[in-house]
Amino acid sequence: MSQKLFVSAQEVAEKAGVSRSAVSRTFTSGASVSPKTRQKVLDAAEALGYHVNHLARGLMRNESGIICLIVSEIGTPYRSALLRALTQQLQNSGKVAMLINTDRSDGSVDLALRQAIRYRADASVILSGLPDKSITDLCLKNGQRLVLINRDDDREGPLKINLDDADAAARIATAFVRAGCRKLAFANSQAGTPSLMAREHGFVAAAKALGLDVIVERFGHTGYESGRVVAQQLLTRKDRPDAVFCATDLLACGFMDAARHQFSMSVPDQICVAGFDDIEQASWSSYGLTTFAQPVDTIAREAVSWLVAETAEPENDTVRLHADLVWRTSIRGG
Amino acid sequence: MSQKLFVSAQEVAEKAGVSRSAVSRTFTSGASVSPKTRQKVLDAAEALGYHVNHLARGLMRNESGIICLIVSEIGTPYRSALLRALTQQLQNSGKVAMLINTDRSDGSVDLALRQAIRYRADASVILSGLPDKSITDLCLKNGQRLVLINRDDDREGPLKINLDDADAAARIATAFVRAGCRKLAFANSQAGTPSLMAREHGFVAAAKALGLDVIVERFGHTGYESGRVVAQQLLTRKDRPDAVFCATDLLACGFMDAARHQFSMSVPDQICVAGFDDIEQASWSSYGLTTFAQPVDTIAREAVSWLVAETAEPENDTVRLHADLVWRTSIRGG
DNA sequence: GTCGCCTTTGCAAGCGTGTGCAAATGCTGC
DNA sequence: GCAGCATTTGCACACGCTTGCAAAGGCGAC
Repeated sequence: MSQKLFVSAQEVAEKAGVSRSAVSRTFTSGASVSPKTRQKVLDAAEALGYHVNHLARGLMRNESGIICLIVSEIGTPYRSALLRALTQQLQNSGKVAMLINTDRSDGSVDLALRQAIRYRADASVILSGLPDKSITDLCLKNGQRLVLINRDDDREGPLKINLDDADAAARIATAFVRAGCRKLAFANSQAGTPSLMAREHGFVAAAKALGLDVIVERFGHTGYESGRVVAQQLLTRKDRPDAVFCATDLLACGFMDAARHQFSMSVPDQICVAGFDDIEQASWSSYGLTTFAQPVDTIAREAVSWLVAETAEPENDTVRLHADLVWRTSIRGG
Repeated sequence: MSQKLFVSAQEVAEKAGVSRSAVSRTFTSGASVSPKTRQKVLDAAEALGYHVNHLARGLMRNESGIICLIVSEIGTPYRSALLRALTQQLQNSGKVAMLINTDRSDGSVDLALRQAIRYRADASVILSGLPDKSITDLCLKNGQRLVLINRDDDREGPLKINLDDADAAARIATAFVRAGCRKLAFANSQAGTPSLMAREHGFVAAAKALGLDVIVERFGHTGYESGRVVAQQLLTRKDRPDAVFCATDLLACGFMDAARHQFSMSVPDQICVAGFDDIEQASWSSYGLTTFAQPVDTIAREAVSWLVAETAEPENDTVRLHADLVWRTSIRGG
């Protein structure tokens, strides 16, 4: 362990026989340096192992280059897929991602977010289901740009990226009816996340337009286990449904497993199932789940390109993306 | 958008009627401030919405408080679970996580890592399967502490956290034999990750000790699809195995699905299957996979507690954790 | 050679913070 | 009131970098 850890621009300057400013300008894009000195600096920097100190640069420029990702349920297939896409896009744009985990609800979220503010993050991307207003407020008040993914927020300023949840729900209702289903159900969690509620309301409305009622069942968090519980509740009814639209794929997987293994039902012969997200497991042959694909790469691209733009135009601060229906084998016909 | 974004300690000092040092000391643990001025400062800071600038603090202290997480395949169940645990532990310790995605192998990894060095990250945690030496070298050369999870590296300095892979492999070999299996196989990816190879070699050695040979099949990346391909290769052999130990749960899921749906085989009656990681899907009732649990929370706790310790003792720089066998229904008996 | 112009260079101020040092303050015991 | 001591406070420098400004340098035209 040497005490003197990092080399400074000063040392590079001395080695290259130029001034400290020249070193700084060499590593600042758009600065005026002659090719000759530039090369001398680069050589010296390479030899000494110099890296520009972004803490100091951020201090001067009042712009840290840090983007803060605020995520809950990181271990979940959909969230982690989105996280992967976002980090990749950010790296491509020369930004760096700071990750805030909001699973614990005991105020550690607030703490973590303050932490990010202390690092003067340029922007925050919220892909957490939590509808906690205080989080977004804190970001905006500290001059950060803000991207909200799959959330409902009518404030000016942040970029809002949403899917056509209600339209997708209508499409799947039609598909169910076309498959001959008459008793529709919707499986949801109790989370109350805006996008999940949009799917629910869209489905109910579309069914009503087709002259059908919908049994709505909600339980717990948005996970596999909740899907099993909802199946328990729906499949023990006298008027058992013959088609279920699940708010997420995880719910759908739990539902299908319970239907098949606990109630010995055949999917799709006795009951049709659809999900949302198109997580990897939906394509596994044990499920073959018909579902809507979240365009995670497009979402990430939209988010990052808006973040790195110099000017945020307030007029187009909403992006509405289309969720493609991925047809597999959990609905009859097709 | 106001031009003057953040309040500085100077402004807080003026509002509180004290010197700027007093403000600084108020937010520095272990500094000497009288309770009276301390309270004045806190009040003024609260009123003005002051947050200590960690860029500046890091510059002074030569210690940024940033921990860099270097991860590949973030979207994978096991990796994202570990990521979740790590971020949570880091936040509990007042550190902040910077996320580096190493999926792209086109040098963007190197770029991203340099990025982290520029931010003077105090330490890096590598949970990437990539055995790329240059990454670890770069971290160490720049004075970062380093934690390697499930990797094989005999260098001095970094903390190495490993599981008892070989021992686990031996235990599962015994379980297979006890279930009456005689033709053992091992399914692996071609990744060549040290921990995966340890499982393979441990399994082969244990089988040999029991007087049995092992058919080893390797294919592609460590994912579901590879499991299907390996099943294709193993189950079309004349000497079809009656027990398969898969290097990861994802491989096992793919293998089971192919065995059941493509080869119409019954698990565990015709073939026993075991995996490794205990991802969430292993417990889903379509799989009921008997597998070894990666103690992600313990791993994260060990990593973070070593990182935040003042002194790194070089004598105990290796942590070997036990992988519990989680018994489900993919092996007969039990 | 001299002038004018454009590019390159160095100087120095400043970003917001931590901290050693010395001065100031408060407190105790006489 | 005063000496003696512990605690608190402010000053000023340092951290590594960017950047405005003015001086220096290069170059072609006369």
